[in-house]
Amino acid sequence: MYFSKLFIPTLKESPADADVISHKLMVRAGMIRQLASGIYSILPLGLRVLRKAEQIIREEMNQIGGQEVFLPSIQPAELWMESKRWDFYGKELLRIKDRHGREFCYGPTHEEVITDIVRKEVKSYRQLPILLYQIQTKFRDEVRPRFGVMRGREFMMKDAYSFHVDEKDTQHTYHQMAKAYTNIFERCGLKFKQVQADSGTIGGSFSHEFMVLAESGEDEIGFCKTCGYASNLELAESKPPLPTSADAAASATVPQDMKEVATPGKKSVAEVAGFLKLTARQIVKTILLENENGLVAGLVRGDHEINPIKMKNLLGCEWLHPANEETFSKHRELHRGYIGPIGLDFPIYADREVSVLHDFVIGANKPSAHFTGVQVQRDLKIEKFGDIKAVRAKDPCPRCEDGEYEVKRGIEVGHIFILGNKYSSAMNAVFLDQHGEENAMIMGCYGIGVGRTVAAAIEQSNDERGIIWPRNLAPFQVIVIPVNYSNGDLQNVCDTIYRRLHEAGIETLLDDRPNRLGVKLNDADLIGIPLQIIVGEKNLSAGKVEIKIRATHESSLHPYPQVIEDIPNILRNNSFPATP
RNA sequence: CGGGAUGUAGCGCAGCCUGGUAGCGCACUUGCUUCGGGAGUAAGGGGCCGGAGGUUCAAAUCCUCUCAUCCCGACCA
Repeated sequence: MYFSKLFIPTLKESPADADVISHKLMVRAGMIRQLASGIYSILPLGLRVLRKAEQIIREEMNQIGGQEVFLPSIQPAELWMESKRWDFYGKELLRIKDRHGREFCYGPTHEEVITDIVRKEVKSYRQLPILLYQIQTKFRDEVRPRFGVMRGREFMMKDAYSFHVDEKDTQHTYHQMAKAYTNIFERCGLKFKQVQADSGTIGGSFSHEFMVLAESGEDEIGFCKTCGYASNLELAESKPPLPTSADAAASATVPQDMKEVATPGKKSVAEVAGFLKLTARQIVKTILLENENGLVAGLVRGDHEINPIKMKNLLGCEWLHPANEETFSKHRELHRGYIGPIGLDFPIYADREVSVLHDFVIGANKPSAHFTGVQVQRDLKIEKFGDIKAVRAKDPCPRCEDGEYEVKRGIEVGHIFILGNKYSSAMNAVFLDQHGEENAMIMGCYGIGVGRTVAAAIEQSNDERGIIWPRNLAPFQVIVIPVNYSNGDLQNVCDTIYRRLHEAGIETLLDDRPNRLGVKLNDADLIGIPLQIIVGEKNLSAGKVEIKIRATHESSLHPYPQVIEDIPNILRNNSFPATP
């Protein structure tokens, strides 16, 4: 392509409303423009990259037997009522009415639509399993869109759905899918981790996320370098407690009696600990939460934090969130800073770490007072102990002897789930098995944020001059830059290089614009083309052209026209990921 | 939805406090010079100061209301 014919509106300055690097660079490189909050137009250069990612995804999906479909973006409310998500999905679901007043939504995901298709057409175990996927834009009316296309409201997503006769067969596809995802993100040149994940509102039993490691990531992942265990931090397991020597010493002595002590104005753990001359781990915090059944309390050691998601999973409830101001004003008997597990009329759950403590401090459920010398078995009534504390860096690994957690930030680019029969049961997607019995299909679903993957690649690979594309995502492999295209000799040479590379199947851009060299070089760096061929009079008079590697800034002189033959090799040796 | 901020030319911003003919840089147009890392010079074009209402002789500037966008927190690919 000739640069002058392409619509690539590059910018010198970053737009004021972008603050992550990928967003800034995508705008500056002329890949995207914002239309409304969280809604972006994709310009030609951006689309080329997006298509690269899509194509990689397509190939890997087809490889494991996926079949591509194209599904409606506008979906009738009835379908969502069947799955019960019309009410459950909340405001994130963009609801619209047609001229007859019938209710629809703009699809945020397509479980309902795909299940509807399959239930109508698939009746026998002989037709299973089936794996369908789509690559389309979806819409989620995010509370707060941010970070450009990383968290837009309208976004390009690959979603695959599989239907099976049983859980075992679903797992088989699940594992194939995990492998396909690994291939995809490797081909995109990304540094990523596959981690254990929560299944969130999609529902289901078993789930992993694919996280691209990046400082700007919205998620935290915990992983163990020793054994390889990795999990989203919101779900990360902690190691069961081992009594420390201090705990052992305490249990060897006579347990203290429980005593009420005055702690005027001391509300936080740090204040209470300081006041009573104790350490934070000798205090037990009582955290108030609410779920669909009302209030619950969670107990964790004073130097720990509670993890509401792990607690929600322990309780098996629909939802759970920390009590808010409203709750406190409704329950006048609860005193912030002095809440304790004694005398509450709702269930109390405690972290496992609490079970090995002795002689600890709790709130006394009245202002300015705490109990000391508390013993778990003697004094407290605990519904259930479980792993509900939040994991932190340096915590011991739950899966191996002496590994410890390392914590890094990540961008969630892929998420795979085993859904079980949640949708098939609700929507009556059933089949007849060998014995003529009717069963609900078992489903899996597997998503990749395509735009987010592209943004993640930029987050991971850029410098002060602009984007550095991994070869497989690069919109062009090579850019030919004449120092002065209006010079007839240079023009000839550039046209020849361009034509021959093009014929060799190498995507090449020729910057034929009448700009000064500096402008062209800066744009080439900004849009991140892996290889720059700079053609100028001085070098050409010695029979050479300059080749510059975008990623490393290395530049070298090569004999013309031999260089044309050498380009494929140079590309191979200087791009990442290494191509076979 | 709570907290914070910003809307002035295509982009980035100043002007607002202390009302008085709307400015700067980049980009754009034309001429001359320049031409290997975002050129110099001269001349130009382009704005109902987000919108509505109010105060005032007079509003980008003060007041009220609205809309939009961004940032920080609770949700998600």
